[in-house]
Amino acid sequence: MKREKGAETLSLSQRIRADIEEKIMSGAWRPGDRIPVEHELAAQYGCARMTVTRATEALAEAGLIVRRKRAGSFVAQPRMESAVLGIPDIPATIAERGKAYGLRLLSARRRVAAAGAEEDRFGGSGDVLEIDCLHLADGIPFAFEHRLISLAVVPAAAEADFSRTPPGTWLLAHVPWTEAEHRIGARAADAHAAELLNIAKGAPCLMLERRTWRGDAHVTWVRQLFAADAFDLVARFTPKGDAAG
Amino acid sequence: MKREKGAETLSLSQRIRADIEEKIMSGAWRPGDRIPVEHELAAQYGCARMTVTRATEALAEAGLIVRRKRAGSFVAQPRMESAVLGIPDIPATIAERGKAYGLRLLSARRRVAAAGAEEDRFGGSGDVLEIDCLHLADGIPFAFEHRLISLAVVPAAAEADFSRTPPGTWLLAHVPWTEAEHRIGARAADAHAAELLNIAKGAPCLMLERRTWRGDAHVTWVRQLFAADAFDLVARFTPKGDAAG
DNA sequence: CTCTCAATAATGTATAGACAAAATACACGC
DNA sequence: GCGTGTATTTTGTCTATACATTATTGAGAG
Repeated sequence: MKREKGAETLSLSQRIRADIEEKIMSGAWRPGDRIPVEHELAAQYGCARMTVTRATEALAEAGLIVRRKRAGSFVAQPRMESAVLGIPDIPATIAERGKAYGLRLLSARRRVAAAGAEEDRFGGSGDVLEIDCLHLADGIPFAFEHRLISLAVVPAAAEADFSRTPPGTWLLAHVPWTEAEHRIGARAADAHAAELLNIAKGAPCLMLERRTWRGDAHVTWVRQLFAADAFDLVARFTPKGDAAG
Repeated sequence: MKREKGAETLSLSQRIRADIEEKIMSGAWRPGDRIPVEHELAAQYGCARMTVTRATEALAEAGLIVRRKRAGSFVAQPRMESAVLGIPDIPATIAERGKAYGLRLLSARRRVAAAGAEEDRFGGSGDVLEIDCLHLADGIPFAFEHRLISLAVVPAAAEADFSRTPPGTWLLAHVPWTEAEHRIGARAADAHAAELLNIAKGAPCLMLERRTWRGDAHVTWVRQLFAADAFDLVARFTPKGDAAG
């Protein structure tokens, strides 16, 4: 799961960059925190400020920190959405369209991850929370969501009230993630999904599956089903990998 | 369509970077070309080499150029795929799965862009090439593609042989792009598509629409339809926007 | 108490120079 | 001709310094 980014010998400025990145990713420095001023870091690493600046500049360009003159540099707020794929938080998406968001929690139960099942590859990490819910826009079914959350990785999820806050939103706010994988496809609605989404059985649906990791730990697995006419994913981007939702 | 990246006063290194970027994007410097060595650029701009280095470093990080010691810096080959969304070139995708790629050109005609039609927003840029083709994997229909190419932007497309090279592959190799937009959804196959893809009418399909720009000019618009069981898009990424297909 | 303006602390950018590292080019010996 | 090793060119990185820019802070005037 690790994205090995050239384990060769890093230059000093790259090492500084990696150190800061690690502090942010691990959660030691939280969004909004001020990071040490450049001359402090320079002293700490025994190098010139310019060397530190190259690290912070790169971090700023990568969107991990925000630098402000006179004020200092701060850990950036995590992007709510993966701009990369333009898949925002569902309540935010619905709100964006000027509709009222609604949530119907269908079921939530704690169980042991059954090794073997496709959806259960949580690395044998013990208990999972299994949640089914329905997202509504102006009262109309918008998406059906089936989710597993690893309680070993996110014990606090056991206490969360998912009848008010959808699990995706809760997780985004509570658990930093380091890596994710999307799978997007088209599927025919089965009887259960068709009934919930109020569409015909066999009607085309957009399926979105996402696995999310924090470091090596598998945080959550989710499958969302959208009626074909309810939703298209849109992503805008440049060859550089720059992206905007 | 412009992603305005701070039209404020650019710093010198940013201006150098923008100049080089413009040379590359406009095609004046082509992939593989060597760009002037840093001390030359420094002399040209009347600045220190370090200032040039910061520009070339940023360009290298953005993947626009490749820097090699002793050899110099070169315009990078355009990436075949948008790693961001993991949507590779279709022949490459099929080859990856160990299947034989096949192409069936259904139609290709030149016509005037009809202003108004949804798919024809080429900014009134005159003639377009309209292409329908079918991608095959081991002889089995894989994707149905409908595409428009602006001949004003890509005159060379008129001469290309799209019965041998699919238009997407040809374009990637010949036209640098600066921005793209994807729309991904699920659709029911209509009679025409169903027949071509050899699936039932009304069966779910994954629809992928892409518009591509070069600067402000609209290069191409394409819609691809995949049978639901033929293909899922997969994308892996990190919160930073880092991505791998 | 409030407004204004200057001092100040942080980033933003550039400089000139130095040495390291790598890959090409070239001269040399066989 | 053919390999081999050395010289050279170009990027890779860092330093120490300088001054610009900006937002905050704080002191002083009203």
